[in-house]
Amino acid sequence: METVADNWGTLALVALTEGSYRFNALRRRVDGVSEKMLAQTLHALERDGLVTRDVQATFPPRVEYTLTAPGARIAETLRALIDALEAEIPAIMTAREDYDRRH
Amino acid sequence: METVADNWGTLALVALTEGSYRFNALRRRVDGVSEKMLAQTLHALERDGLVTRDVQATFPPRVEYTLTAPGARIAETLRALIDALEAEIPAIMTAREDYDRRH
DNA sequence: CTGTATCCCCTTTGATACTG
DNA sequence: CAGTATCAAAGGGGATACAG
Repeated sequence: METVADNWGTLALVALTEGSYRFNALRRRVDGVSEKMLAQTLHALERDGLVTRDVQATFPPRVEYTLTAPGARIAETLRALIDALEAEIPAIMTAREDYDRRH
Repeated sequence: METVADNWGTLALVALTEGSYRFNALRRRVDGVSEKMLAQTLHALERDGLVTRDVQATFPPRVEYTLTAPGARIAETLRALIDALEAEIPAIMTAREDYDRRH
């Protein structure tokens, strides 16, 4: 549960709602993630059955990451959460300004 | 955004959907949170306008924490996420067992 | 009761270098 | 391209003690 909800797990799942990605393409898409953290995150998601890893034994190697059905369902609710948070951003920003002015 | 979505922030918001809580009651409700982290979390949520802090100048002091409207909206989507995750737990557990058996 | 302040560990993460 | 290995740094988070 913690692995899904962490920063990189969320971003990777949401990015994969757009379709399959190869490792480095996904890394470019998930801005700021290091190789290590993306590899670690994808392993955890694969272990939980939320992402599949399709290796093509070519040279250079191609590895495609794709959401499974459970992964897609979770990614969708993550997106709903992100949308809800973004909708509140203006309110949060003004609340912060008020708070900071008073403290 | 990070403060809402972190572990203790999520648990505090969801707990407060049940109604107002005083500090130590909330601390007992959010199992495992330390004084320090709960205070820190509540400050962040108050600053973002998601929680209000009502101080009663009695002795001993009473402080009630209550969700604001934006806080309630976000808490609801967090609950939706938690429910969606819980619905996938059986699938995740069997996926893990399969994965671990193969690796 | 409702917190704040301090200390400190230890996990997470980023950088870097290397392999198949 | 797709990673793994190693190391160092930073910060989260718990325990404890104290204050209003």
